[in-house]
Amino acid sequence: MDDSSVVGRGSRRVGRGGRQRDDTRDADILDATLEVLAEVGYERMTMNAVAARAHAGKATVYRRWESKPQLVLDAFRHMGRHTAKIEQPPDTGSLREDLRAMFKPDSIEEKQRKLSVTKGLLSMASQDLEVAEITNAVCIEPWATAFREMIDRAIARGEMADDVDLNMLSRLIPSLAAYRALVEGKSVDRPFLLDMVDKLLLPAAGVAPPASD
Amino acid sequence: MDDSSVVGRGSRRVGRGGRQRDDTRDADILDATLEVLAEVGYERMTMNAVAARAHAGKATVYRRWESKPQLVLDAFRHMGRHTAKIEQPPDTGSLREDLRAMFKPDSIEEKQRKLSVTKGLLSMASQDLEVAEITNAVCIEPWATAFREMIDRAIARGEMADDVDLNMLSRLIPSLAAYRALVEGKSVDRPFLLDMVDKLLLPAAGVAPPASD
Amino acid sequence: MDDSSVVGRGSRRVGRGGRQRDDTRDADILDATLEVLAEVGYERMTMNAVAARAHAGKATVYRRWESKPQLVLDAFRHMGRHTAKIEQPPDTGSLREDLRAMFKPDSIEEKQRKLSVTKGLLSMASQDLEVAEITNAVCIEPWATAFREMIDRAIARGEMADDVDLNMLSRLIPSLAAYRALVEGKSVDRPFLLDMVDKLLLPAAGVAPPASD
Amino acid sequence: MDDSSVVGRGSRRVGRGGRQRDDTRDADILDATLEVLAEVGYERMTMNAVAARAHAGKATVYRRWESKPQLVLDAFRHMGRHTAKIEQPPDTGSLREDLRAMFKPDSIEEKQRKLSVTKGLLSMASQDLEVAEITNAVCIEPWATAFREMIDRAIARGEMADDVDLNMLSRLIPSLAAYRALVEGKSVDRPFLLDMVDKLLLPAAGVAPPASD
DNA sequence: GCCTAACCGAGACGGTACGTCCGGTCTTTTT
DNA sequence: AAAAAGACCGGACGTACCGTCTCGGTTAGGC
Repeated sequence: MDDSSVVGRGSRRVGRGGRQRDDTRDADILDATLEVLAEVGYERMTMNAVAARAHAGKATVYRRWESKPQLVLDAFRHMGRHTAKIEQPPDTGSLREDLRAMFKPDSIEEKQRKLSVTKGLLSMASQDLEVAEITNAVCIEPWATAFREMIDRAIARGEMADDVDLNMLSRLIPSLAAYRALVEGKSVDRPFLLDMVDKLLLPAAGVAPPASD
Repeated sequence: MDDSSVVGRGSRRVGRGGRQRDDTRDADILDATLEVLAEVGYERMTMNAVAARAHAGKATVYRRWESKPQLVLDAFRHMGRHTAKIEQPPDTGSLREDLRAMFKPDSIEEKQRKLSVTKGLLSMASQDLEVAEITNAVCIEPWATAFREMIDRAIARGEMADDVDLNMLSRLIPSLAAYRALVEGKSVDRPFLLDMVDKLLLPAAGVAPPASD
Repeated sequence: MDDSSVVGRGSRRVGRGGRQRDDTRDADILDATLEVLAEVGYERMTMNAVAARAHAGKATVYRRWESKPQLVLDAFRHMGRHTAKIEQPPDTGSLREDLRAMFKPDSIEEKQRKLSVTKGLLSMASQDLEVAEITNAVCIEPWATAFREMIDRAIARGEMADDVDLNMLSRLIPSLAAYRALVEGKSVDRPFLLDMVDKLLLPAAGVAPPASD
Repeated sequence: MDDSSVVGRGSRRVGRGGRQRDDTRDADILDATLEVLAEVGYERMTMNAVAARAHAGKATVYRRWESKPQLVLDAFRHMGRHTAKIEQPPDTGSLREDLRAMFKPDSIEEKQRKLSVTKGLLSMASQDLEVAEITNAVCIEPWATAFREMIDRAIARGEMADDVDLNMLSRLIPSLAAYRALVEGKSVDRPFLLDMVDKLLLPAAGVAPPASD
């Protein structure tokens, strides 16, 4: 996700004169947004509170973001930048073990935190197509990318056939996890994830499950 | 879903005198709510607009629902009452044909309409546990129930093993469809649905796909 | 000045239904305006402060007045309604004694209070033609009217010629008093007023001053 | 009016090094102030607009004047420097002719321009004693001084008695003219001015009007 | 001729008031 | 007493302005 896809951001001036926009204010404001958002939720979050928390004037906020939803959107994207890059899918030599390694307790914890953010994302602007892209890019696609890589390796090893639908397969677990967390309101814990691996993903991939679990 | 579980509804008067509450206004207001909701989304939907659309006064609305979220909630529940009961899963003697029959074009069209409303629901579901339940009950469970019944019949016919996770299997397609529609923003069309059947559901269920498609 | 000449007032609704506008709020808001105005001046008076002082919402204020200047304008007019009608020019049988009777200490005190209001009036919108009319109607014209009546009686008594310019003569003292108060910043006290009578008004009217003062 | 009495002016630097302040910018900024002031009035005049009109930066303005009111104040004073010295009261040998000579059409035109600015001044004068002094010095006293000189000469010629109140008499016409222009909103034209001469000033001065006009 | 410091235009900055809009309550008239 | 209509209070939104500060660039001295 490069900056060219960023939406809702006020564009920089083109003229040369004048004081330069202080880019460090961006992060301050986005952090303040996330703080206030976490404390009172989207509806009760006010732009005044965000500006005050960031020791900024409202004009400084509105010079960079056109509206409240766009600020919040960018705040989520900002959080994504912190956490999106740490995924390094494990490579154990077996698809099943790769998957199980991905669902080690500490790793799950972080994913759950990200999912709780997704709730905030969805709460603001389902009407807005943009929010869907952000949700996807920040919260779902990193998972899918990791799964895709593990499946690719499994195919290369001859562990499974190569005629599978990679897009569908790699999004299987993220989709079911999102459904469980957001709609069913249940937690996405390790047993659930491992169940999906053995009962859905591996069968659909044509990989025989181990004799005994 | 009986009325005793309804939340946010103002209770009827106990006294005997005076004009009786006109119960036909409920449906008008709920319909108006759904209309406005579909047009502008939850955030930009105003109670004034709903009341005006229903040719009702705001007091009439607030006499029946305590707040905006509760009105919207009940509107979704109202929609569910219209559409939740019409699913009669087809019975063709084969799981694959049952599923393909379910995804006939006219049936899909109606499901997509429902999905567009689900977007509005989801924007609230993430904040409110109860809304999540409603979303599930209205938009997802009817599908899941139909799938469950078809899978049950397939098991009874000996078409597939009985050691599958029914909960997981029956929610596979609704979850992926919701993900595709809400997060990816793509349409849930017939090819996609049939792909899910052949590439995910049937393999995961242990049913061999047909030799040729 | 009847209400038809009132400017800047939001007009009443025409439809029949709905809650009636509470006319008692007008006076509350205007009184609050005058209070805040007296405490901090026009520039530092805020609409929020006025609304809070009147225990009103901002919408209630803006439903009745379009803007801050128009509210302040009407507040001055409101004050005028309280004080404009008490002028009953004295009738002693002599123009000079009439004038001296008008400038009894207690009467002067009230006029000075009104002049201090005129300062506020002028401070807001000299650009606005409307404010000039209000200033004139509330603060100046009542004097001029009284003088005009006294001069009329003097002419009727044969005390002076009838070929004078009444408009000019009746505004002589108000003009000089306003100049002294607003531009010179000096107080309009009894000696100054009596000086104007004997040294300007009576000579210009062609009435001989008394032999000794 | 020397510079020592100037208020609100930022003082020059004391250090020796560095670029010298460009004094020609002062006049540009003051002229721009007067232009904007004349177009939109004090309230709607913005410092940005003034700076832009003068092709100056806001810092350049604020380096020289502490605040908006002080800039406007100095702008009026600036205008006074242009026009205050050109009054050379005519000397015809008769008070009446002196006065009529003063009100030649071209002279009146310039006075009316000054009056239109006086409106802006008055809107501040009422709040600030110092502005009142400036208003007086710039807009009123030049007239009064000229009248005083003409009356002095008339007394010296024996044309009128010497027991008049010079202060009052010399400010008679400026006061009434200001009242007419600012409060009544009428134009101060030649007939009005000549009327004041014949019907107020000359009678009050004890000078007999000419037999026929 | 070069260095330094203050100047310049331009405009971002913090703060605050403006006028609009909305949620939820209350009042008036009509049914 | 419920209905439609809409005024009411409170408060958030997004805009505009004031006075300050910062930016890159220019223009005086002093060496």
